[in-house]
Amino acid sequence: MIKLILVDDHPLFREGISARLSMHQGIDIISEAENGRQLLEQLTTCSPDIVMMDINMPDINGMDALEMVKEKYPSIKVIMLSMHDDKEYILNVIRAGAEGYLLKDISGEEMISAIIKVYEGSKCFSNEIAEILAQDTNQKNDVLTTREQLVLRLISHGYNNKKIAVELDISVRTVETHKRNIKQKLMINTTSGLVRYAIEHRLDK
Amino acid sequence: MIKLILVDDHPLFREGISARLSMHQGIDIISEAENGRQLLEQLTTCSPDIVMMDINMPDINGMDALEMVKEKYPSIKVIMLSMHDDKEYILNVIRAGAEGYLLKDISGEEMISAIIKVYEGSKCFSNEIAEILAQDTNQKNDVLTTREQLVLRLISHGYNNKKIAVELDISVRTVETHKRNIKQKLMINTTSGLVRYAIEHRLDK
DNA sequence: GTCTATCTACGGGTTATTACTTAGAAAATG
DNA sequence: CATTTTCTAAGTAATAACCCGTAGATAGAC
Repeated sequence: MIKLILVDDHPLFREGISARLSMHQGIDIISEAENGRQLLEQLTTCSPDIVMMDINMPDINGMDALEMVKEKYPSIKVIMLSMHDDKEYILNVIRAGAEGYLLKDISGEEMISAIIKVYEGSKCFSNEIAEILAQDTNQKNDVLTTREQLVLRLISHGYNNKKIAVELDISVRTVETHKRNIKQKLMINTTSGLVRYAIEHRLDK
Repeated sequence: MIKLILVDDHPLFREGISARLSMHQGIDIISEAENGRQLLEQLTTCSPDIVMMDINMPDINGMDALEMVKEKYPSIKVIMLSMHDDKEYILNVIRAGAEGYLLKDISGEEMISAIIKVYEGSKCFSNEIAEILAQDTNQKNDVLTTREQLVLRLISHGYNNKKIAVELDISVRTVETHKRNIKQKLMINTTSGLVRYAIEHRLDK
């Protein structure tokens, strides 16, 4: 029997997943949680084999919860769920050590076989995700250096050059240089365009 | 027997809702669709009492589909579903003539009673929504004039003043004036901030 | 040790944006 | 018909952003 905890802030999703997994005898949902905080509380008294968790949740979100679970309970396998087939997310999830990453619109069979695979020690990522990873790993986003990403984030929050300079404690001229390089790398030539890019590619958080 | 069509691009949501509504004998899900296009096709051969539809969907989204359904089949009641408790959405949905607007995280009982209410001719909006509407209906967004919204949209697409002027065939000085007024009304003082605002409040489409 | 990437920063000049004011024409509202 | 709103536009001056190159310091890779 595979013991599983389900974490999602939407009851509807939890019900939907429950309905699916109940079709399979070998999987037992021993508990449910609405967010990362609840999950961590439950883990003090409860030992699941697998945690299946949404990425987007209030309070403590899925990414943070993933990192905390992996730190405190490295033997618990974690499968992340997401609406978004987004490269940035996926890379972070993989780096954080999740055993699986599934898009929410997969079929029940796929979900069950993923859980079993992960339980048996493999990793499992949605087909779409393999494709996404294959696409442009060395493209666009990775070209931005840490500092550039930081500057871009501040830009996306509506900071002007001077504020960014103050915030990062560097010269306005340096901010200008970073900004110029970012624009060149992303082939975007207005600040507004950068804001849009940052938000769309989730580089603003 | 209330005949209902369920429209959502995520099978999981449809399953979750089905599971809930199956508890009630008086509701019959006669069909499901993944997006607005499929819904419209189905409506040529199928006559539901109520369409229950997600707002965010690929291809033809919920808002557009709502308008089309209301135009072609005004007798069909429509309940919109959304993850977001977003004022802009709600106002648009109400203006477009939907009979209901529910947040996806309501309970099964609430959902059933909403369907029955709507079937009987009332309108039904989530409690949260009434609160949201009560909040600041006369605030922020409604103060932007048509022209200002247009300018804001172009700003959010990365246009600079000159390009906007060319696009709208007005003087750069006029664009400056509009922009200044927008900033004042929204109490935002950078262009980047405007882009963010526009995207977050969905004024960029 | 050399090479490369990254972060830092400036000079000099050009262009864009902003701040503050004012104001006419047209349309909608009363 | 009077009033208000909206869209239009400009003067003037200050400020910010952008474009071009250049370059030192530091850390990591080969």
